[in-house]
Amino acid sequence: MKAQMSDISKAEFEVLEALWQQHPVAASEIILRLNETKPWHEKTVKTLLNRLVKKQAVSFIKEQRRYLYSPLFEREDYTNEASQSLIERMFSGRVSPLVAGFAKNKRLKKEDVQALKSFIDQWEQEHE
Amino acid sequence: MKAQMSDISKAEFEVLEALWQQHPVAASEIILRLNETKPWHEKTVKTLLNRLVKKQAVSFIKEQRRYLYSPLFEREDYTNEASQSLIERMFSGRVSPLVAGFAKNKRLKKEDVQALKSFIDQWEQEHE
DNA sequence: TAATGTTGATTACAGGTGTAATCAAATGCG
DNA sequence: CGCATTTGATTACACCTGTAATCAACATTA
Repeated sequence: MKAQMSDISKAEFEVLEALWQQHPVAASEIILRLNETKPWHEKTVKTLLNRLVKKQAVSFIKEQRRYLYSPLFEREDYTNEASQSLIERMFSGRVSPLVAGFAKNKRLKKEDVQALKSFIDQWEQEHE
Repeated sequence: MKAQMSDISKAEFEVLEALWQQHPVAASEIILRLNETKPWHEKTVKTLLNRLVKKQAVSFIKEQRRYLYSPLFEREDYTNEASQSLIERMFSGRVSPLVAGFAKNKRLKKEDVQALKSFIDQWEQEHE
């Protein structure tokens, strides 16, 4: 049963973040990395790693008695799928209402606007 | 304990959708409405309504022996908060990488582009 | 009035999630 | 070599979720 990327939980996602930063990497290393920002118990992280392996989101190779873990898909693929899924559920699949909310709440930054402009240019060029 | 809008589950959100369409409204009506698109058992919908009431996402008034339900916040407020939360978790709070993913996957529609342009104009005017 | 139907309240129950603790095997240290 | 430590595997446990079924109170109908 290949898991959809979308049933990665929030906590599991944080673990994946650490793996995307660097891999393959041992559990101890992941724990250190995560503990820079989260107060998670070592055991908790190991549980999450195990669940990710079961969900086929993470693989490992044995290096002596330890495992070295790696993510099985790209961060970008996951975040894109998650975005799409949310936008499908709440905005009928269209991204502009989401951006509208951002604009309305003054959360649009200068860099966002700049980036958006360039996406638009790009898009218009492709659609001549 | 006032619930954050963000702990509304996906199924609960669908019930809210029905309420945003029309309210105040009786459970039977909600069930009919939902059954146009989802094969949910009557009992299931009632459970979800109950949970929404407990979470203080929905209120009701008694009309004889039935309740008439209403949502306690606006759809737009909820969807905006949900968007923000996802964008915070996956894109450090910036919306443009999300739109980038959409562009890359060819999910940007003409209307989106048009809308985006007008948000940008708006924004630029405000930030002259 | 007795049986039936409707409606909300309570209970059920398996699988997911956050957050660990315990177990067991291999290793390292004294 | 024997004990402590490390590491993955298994188990724990409460709360959330999806998906209902049962219960209890009131209303309707024969």
